[in-house]
Amino acid sequence: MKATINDVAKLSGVSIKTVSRVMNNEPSVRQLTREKVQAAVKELNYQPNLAARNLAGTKSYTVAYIYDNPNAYYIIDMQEGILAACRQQGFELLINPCDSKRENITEEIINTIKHARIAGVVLTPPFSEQPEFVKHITALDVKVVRIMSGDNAPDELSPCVMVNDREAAQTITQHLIDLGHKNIAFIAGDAEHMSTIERYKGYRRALKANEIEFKKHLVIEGEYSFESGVNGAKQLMAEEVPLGERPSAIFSCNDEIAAGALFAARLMNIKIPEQLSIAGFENSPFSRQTWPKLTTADQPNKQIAKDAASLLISQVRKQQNANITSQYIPQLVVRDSTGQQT
Amino acid sequence: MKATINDVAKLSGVSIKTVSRVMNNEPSVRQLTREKVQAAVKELNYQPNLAARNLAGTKSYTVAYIYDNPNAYYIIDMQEGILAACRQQGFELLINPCDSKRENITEEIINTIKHARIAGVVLTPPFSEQPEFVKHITALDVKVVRIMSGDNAPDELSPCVMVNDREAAQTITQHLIDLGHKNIAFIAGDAEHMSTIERYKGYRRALKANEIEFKKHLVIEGEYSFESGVNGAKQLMAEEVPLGERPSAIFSCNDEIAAGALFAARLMNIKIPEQLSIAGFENSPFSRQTWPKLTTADQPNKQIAKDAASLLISQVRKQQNANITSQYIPQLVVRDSTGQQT
DNA sequence: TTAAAAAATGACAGCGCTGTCAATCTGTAT
DNA sequence: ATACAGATTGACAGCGCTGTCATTTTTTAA
Repeated sequence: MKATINDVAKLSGVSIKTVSRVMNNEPSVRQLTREKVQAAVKELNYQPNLAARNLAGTKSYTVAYIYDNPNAYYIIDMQEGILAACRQQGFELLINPCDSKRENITEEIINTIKHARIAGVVLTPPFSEQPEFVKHITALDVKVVRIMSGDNAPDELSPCVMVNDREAAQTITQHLIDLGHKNIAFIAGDAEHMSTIERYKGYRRALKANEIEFKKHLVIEGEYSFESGVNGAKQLMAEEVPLGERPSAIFSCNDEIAAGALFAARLMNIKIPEQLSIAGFENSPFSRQTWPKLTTADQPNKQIAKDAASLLISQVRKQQNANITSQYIPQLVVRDSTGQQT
Repeated sequence: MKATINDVAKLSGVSIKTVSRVMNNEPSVRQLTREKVQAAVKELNYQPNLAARNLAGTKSYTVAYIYDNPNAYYIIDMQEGILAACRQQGFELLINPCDSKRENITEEIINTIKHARIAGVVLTPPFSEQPEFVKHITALDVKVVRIMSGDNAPDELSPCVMVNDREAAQTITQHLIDLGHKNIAFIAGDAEHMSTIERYKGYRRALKANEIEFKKHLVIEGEYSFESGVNGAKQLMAEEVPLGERPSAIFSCNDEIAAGALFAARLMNIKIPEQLSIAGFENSPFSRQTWPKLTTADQPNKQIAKDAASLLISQVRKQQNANITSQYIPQLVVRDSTGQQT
């Protein structure tokens, strides 16, 4: 059956306490001893019993992923990335879905954390974007790592994994510009999301860098939905709009919006990409399922999540608060929905 | 801080063992004693420590959700349903995403189960549809509950929660028939999924019940994807097809296919629902985001999952193997993509 | 009423690990 | 060599609970 710390101790000829030290990477174990123990661990395929660890120690080996569900694809990827890191490091994952807009949600979450002896928490938007919330959590002597949009951590509350949407958005816009487009529209996602703000910044910067005049009527306020894309594109390409004022390209804040825009274009008999280029953002599964397939920006969510969780676990382990910030830049994926300005 | 079993024992004036008995719903505790203890539990807001339970007892309080990821929306709902049941019953949830097609996947899963001391497993398609796999798991002295498509458990391997896709599909088809349609096409999902088979059966039954001739050319083999819907609809409505042979309604095996069909119809300048009715299945988030909104069938996935997990936990608790089977019938949701035959 | 059976309860060990602190072993400076 | 600081190691208790089995209480039957 499953090997215990006792088996390892016997096999390697040391006390269980020393095995424990090796398993926890504690210092003051002689190199030779360490190696003996590690050999025994390998031979017996020993893995410490989580329940016993949690029960005996003052440390916790559980991290939590607290999320609200804006987007199933995103959550699943995040979760799997976090899980991968946890497995690797012998941690447990508690997942805690919840509605960020519910009344006493902060209190509820605090209770959960207290009760489950959580060592650390991974936060994604919208939670990661609420400093007040983050403060409440860090006050609990629980480590936090946030994943959020931006190029630099907005504060010192916790280490962050930043997703540089701005730069990616700039790259996408540049891609459209390189194709000869000058009238480039922007359909925004929910205004309160950082990602929307950052992507918008990138769009503006690209225009500026290329000395293309910014036209306010080409920016449509929207939300992250198919419908928003439909409406946005309709408004932009409406017959009432003089030809010269219509965009030849649309940068949509995410793929769902882009799919909507694509759909609207079909309704209006506009050929993609010949008459109108459309770019999305996120590289979600259906960006490959639209027709034509969407040009978009890919963020390696699983990897981002895995990194965030690894970072969290190392914070937990070392009991330190290094203010590490890592950054990912989503990469341009050119597919069939964007083409040369004609 | 957190109350322990000792606090409860003191407050209620009994031994910790008796408190333990009450917490585990064991018999042979006098009613009066039980009530005293329960009162103390409530007063102290006591919840047993999972780690200690797992460590001390021979029983396990962990259930696993093993899934392959066909569809993020589905998985998220399932997971949350299972989680809800676990919380309610003081169980822990281990989530285990994996690729059902990988080489030694069964062995890997068996290892995980052994190592994590899993008490029970919830299985969804595709795992729930592989009897060989299920046998391997049940052989481990681990309870299993399967969620799958059909009206009756296909075998005695485990309790099942059945989703009667057949009946729901029949209802949808009947809805189309009631609207006056006679030429009703069917775009299938992946042929190896039970759900496809069952939905197809429902389609056939509805035709039969209404004495409508079955026309083979109206059935398109496909897969669960947007693209499949696009191609299916294109094939059905192609100009080469004589007008009389074209369908006036399409029943798509899921919403994604339906969205594709909708899209193709747009391409071909076919008005929905005036010239063509399209129905989906699943009531996924984007069935409300298409235009027009999709008529579809709703399956309460969270509820299904919660029931399955509750069932599993009761099996684990009672150490029994009752062959309970419960059944859900997805409900018709009429929206704007289906209309009167004209 | 009393003995025997059955039901209810409790004492205690121990699950596998970590924290504490004492014991042993190094190496270094006398 | 000798003593001593510092590095290694181990003995042991105990985390919060459950399983076993002994003990006490209640019920039943004679």
